[in-house]
Amino acid sequence: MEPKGRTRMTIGQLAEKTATDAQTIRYYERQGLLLDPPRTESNYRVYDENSVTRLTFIKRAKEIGFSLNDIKVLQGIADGEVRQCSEIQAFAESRLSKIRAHMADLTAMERTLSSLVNQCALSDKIEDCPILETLTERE
Amino acid sequence: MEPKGRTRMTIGQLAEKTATDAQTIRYYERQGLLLDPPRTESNYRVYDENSVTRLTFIKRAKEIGFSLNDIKVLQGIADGEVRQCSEIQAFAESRLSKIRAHMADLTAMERTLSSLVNQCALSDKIEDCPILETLTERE
DNA sequence: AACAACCTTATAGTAAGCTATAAGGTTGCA
DNA sequence: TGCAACCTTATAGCTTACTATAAGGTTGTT
Repeated sequence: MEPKGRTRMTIGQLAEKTATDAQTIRYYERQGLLLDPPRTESNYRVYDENSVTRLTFIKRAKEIGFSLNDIKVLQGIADGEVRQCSEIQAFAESRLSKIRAHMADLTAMERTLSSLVNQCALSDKIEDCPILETLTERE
Repeated sequence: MEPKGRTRMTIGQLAEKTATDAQTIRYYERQGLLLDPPRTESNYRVYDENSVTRLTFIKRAKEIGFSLNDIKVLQGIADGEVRQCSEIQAFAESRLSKIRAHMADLTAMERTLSSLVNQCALSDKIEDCPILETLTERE
């Protein structure tokens, strides 16, 4: 841990440091993902290293496939609203099953579409197009 | 092919027949995915079997992973703006590569998240949670 | 003092694909 | 004739995660 309250940054510096747009940081604040930071006399937001950690947490969680809403829950857990690691595990598992369901959908699409594309090579006449045929045919 | 102009349906009947909401049918019309149908004297839309075919085309294409915008392009092709099946093939291939890219993203997420979830079993203390650790650790 | 480059807020727009609501006209049947 | 169940339009709202714009205040440098 860096010494607390040592670094002081404007929103632009935090944005730079975390490769996030300043607008996005304000947006996360409005959404309750980032605490309202202290302000200078002229009402500028002041951030420190903890803010960098927070924001990095958000970016990592997004990469892993959590939505902003999921991340709020994760933060609640990290901040001690919940005591058991198993609760996070369960939460991550539910997100995992959503990801897997989404993958299954895409796999089915991929299969159908790639097989259609492969059938295309046979003829270049539009009347024989297997893709249009599939889309139009009666069940 | 059914005899043309034989069947006459209201929007509700078309909706029923294609398992689509009537609102959605009007929405597709506004988006240019369905032609403006003829109207009765009292301004009710009148549909026929061609409309069923059109709408079924849209639903199938959606299932295969085309967006509504993609579908407009497909329809342009089907309606004769383009003559070569290879053009549809190329279009389908570009959609296919988007689907595959999306799948690759999800696969990476799935891998990370499932490995984290598997590490969870070791301890139930929140301080040891591998998920929170991963999200918070410095690079 | 001038000026760019920052910061502030509020508000609205984007993408995609609907879904809901209001306020009214029409049809079909008892 | 009454009434439900349809139909019509226009308008606004939903979801997610921003992004843009306007209109203004502050900071730092020359």
